[in-house]
Amino acid sequence: MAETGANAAGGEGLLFLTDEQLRKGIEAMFFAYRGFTADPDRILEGMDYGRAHHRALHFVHRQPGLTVSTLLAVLGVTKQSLNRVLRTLIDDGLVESRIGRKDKRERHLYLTDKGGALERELSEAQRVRMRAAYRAAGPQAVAGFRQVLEAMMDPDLRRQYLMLRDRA
Amino acid sequence: MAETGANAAGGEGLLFLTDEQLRKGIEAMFFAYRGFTADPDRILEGMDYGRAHHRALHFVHRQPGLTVSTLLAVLGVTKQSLNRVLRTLIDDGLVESRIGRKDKRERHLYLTDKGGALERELSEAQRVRMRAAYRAAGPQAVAGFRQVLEAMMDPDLRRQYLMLRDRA
DNA sequence: TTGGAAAGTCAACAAGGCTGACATAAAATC
DNA sequence: GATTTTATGTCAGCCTTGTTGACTTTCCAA
Repeated sequence: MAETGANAAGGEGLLFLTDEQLRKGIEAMFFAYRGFTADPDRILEGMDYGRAHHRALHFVHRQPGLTVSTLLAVLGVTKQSLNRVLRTLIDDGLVESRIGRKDKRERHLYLTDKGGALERELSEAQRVRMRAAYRAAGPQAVAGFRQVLEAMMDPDLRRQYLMLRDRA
Repeated sequence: MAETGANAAGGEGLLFLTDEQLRKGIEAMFFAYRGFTADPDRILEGMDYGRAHHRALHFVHRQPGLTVSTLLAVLGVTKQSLNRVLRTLIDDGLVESRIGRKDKRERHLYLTDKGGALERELSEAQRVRMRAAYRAAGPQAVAGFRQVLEAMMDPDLRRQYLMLRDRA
């Protein structure tokens, strides 16, 4: 294990931020994200679905009954882009779309049993990797991991994330 | 700040890995990666370049003179896909492609002054965000951040990453 | 000298972004 | 109550960037 730089600077609480240190973080994000998505991608290839479907399933699972516009905001894509993905999920019977009772313009989204099954398969694959990484790095590292990631988010996205994070 | 779970389990060194904890990590990765790419993307939109061009510039900068096939392996895309990107960068005078002296089949890639300038602009935007996140999270967190990310990579990618990480 | 690796090209296609135009429901305004 | 405005969702088409497959050229090395 090479020196981490952050600690090498010696100052507890004082961050020695060379461009080198930052660059390592940037490259770590790049390579790690590929690993992060690799397992679900592997499962989905062959099915007619992709990463976009996975994301939709994930957040519908997380927040059953959410409206399309809420999902839109969370995913940060256009409604047209989401629609294509959602369309296939609904047509294939993975997601159910119910018209709102109060406001009939809204569509509330739910996973069907079939949709729930796929979501579980995908997220379990992702959790296996995440669990292994957490175990390898240890609890202290895990806390730091999340802190840095949260600090890296755009403010709007962080709001979204925190709302979900501390729900229920 | 909500409990982190890792520590909440109490066991120093014993990780209490609920699916909840893992899910938070997964969502943090998702939202953080959007922030991570947001600034360079913003700079690139309007130019005729995209994220793929940024990645190519980054690694050519990191390892001047690398061959196309090395870049291919690092980026993890097909040569046809890379070629399109590289083509425009070369044609626009951002990247120089020199035929290998020993092995004339190889093309060694270098940034031109112009290419270096764009690379600097992009990476500086990314560093600004990373620097802010590091500062906000603190040195302990930074070390943990990198540890978890490294543990999350596919073994092949981790090799690539470590070679770059500890270079020069 | 011949086999195979490296590089590049062309063509076709897929996923998943995007914008623009439009339909409909609900809400707001006249 | 009728009409305009806004919110929401859909359809059509384009762009980037990934993919495969087929093929050529160059040139190292057995």
